[in-house]
Amino acid sequence: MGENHETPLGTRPRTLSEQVHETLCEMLLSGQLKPRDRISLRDLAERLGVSMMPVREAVSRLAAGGALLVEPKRAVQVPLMSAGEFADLTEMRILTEAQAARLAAERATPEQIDEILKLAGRFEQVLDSAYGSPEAVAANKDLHFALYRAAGSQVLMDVITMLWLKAGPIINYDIGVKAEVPLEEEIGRSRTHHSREHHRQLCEALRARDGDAAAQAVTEDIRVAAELIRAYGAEHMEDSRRRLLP
Amino acid sequence: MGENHETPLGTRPRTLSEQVHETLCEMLLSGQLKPRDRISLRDLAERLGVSMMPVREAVSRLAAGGALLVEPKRAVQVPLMSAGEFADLTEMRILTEAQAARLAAERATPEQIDEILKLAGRFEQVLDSAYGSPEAVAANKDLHFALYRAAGSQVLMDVITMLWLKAGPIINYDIGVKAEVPLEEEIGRSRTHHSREHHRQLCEALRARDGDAAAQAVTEDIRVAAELIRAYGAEHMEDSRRRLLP
DNA sequence: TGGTGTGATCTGAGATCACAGTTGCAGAAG
DNA sequence: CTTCTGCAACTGTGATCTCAGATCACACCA
Repeated sequence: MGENHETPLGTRPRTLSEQVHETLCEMLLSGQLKPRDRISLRDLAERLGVSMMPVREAVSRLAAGGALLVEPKRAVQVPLMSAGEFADLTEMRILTEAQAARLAAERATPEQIDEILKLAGRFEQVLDSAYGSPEAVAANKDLHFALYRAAGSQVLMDVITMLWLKAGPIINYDIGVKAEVPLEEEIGRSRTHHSREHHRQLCEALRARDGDAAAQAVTEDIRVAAELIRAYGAEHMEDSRRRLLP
Repeated sequence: MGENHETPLGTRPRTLSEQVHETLCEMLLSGQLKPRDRISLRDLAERLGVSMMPVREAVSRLAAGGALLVEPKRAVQVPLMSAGEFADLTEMRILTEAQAARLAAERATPEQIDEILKLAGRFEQVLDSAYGSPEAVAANKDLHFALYRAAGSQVLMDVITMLWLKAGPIINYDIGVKAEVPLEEEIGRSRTHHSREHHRQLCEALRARDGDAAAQAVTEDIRVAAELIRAYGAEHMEDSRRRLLP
């Protein structure tokens, strides 16, 4: 008789492959991996203390979802994205995440809504203390995923997770880099401002059980963030040959 | 045995893993694999004339998308689906495929629309001659995917493909089985009738460049088919322990 | 100085093997 | 005839090895 654990980002997986997969997901979602970053299966295997095999399986799973790009006989890398692809991805995120927000507003239990409101509060605190930090990225992620989980649709969650894995390296890298560049503080502030505003609208919508308003809040949150990235983060896309890493 | 066979779907893959992946996708989409079917990595490897390794990678990719279920130390199998999960999946298909239809109606080139109309015509022909046959299943698939491809969104295509891989074993198996059961002819006819009706609406919408109408047609097509499956195919879901295979 | 080739080194792909759980069936006990 | 038990075949997991293609640095020639 085994104790069956679910393994959606948080519990520990039973096989090495799943452990490596979780690790890689975390690295993608938190911005530790940037577009154009190359990963050697051997290096990663050695660093994690396993053989190449579990790494290969985890990587092939991520490559299946487009989160990693593996070309035969070449190092696997975090894929670049053209501006068009990014716009495409953003529209897909809006379609799915807005729907998740709508369902969450209509179906979530009071406990789930409380949890989301709590996470929204924590996110605001982290924004005050350290915008652009890994903590802020994590807080934002936790808030959004708590919301989507409350929608009660596993398929929707899976799709949204896949989309985040593709978008993670771009949005998080931009957040992190921009936050360190004085000239771009304005962007950070406008982003912060919009983010606060949309999250506040979201919380209100959840309290009022207003699905349309929740969907609208999430849509705006995604759209504004994507627009700022598109405007100021274009160098991470297209065929830019600039080397971004040491 | 050991010869390379032609690629069934789309472009030809370069690695053995991709070939195996294509093969498995084809089997899932065409109903050659049914819920509860078990696959042995060794058997499949030998049947395809490759070693276990490419099969493992292909299977893990499909398992990542939920199209296959692999439990440690146990044979990988085509997952069952509860009625709730099927409803969940259906709603997700409606969300994404209706959006794809809308975009296709608005963006498709005249050549793409011609191709879709042509495929719709071929589907009707096949329906007349052999409802429920593998040819009908393939024709239906070709029509839908030509439509979704015309939407011009790769991410959307990827997600829809993932959903079809999960739904394929259920809808195609039901179609195939029901078509052979005299008592259920009525269902086949009503399904055929609805399918024709929705496809006709779709073609009209495409000609008129009416995105809303196209989305509506696809929505109804999916919803009616799912409802028929739900009503008469419930034995393939839940915790039914009935053995469905020889 | 600029282009080129060449070899050492790195890459993933794939085959094969060892291993530990799982499954299923045959045979014994009731 | 039914139920339990135990063993043998089968399962995916993971490690290790070989191989061919890709990459990069450096030296050589024009």
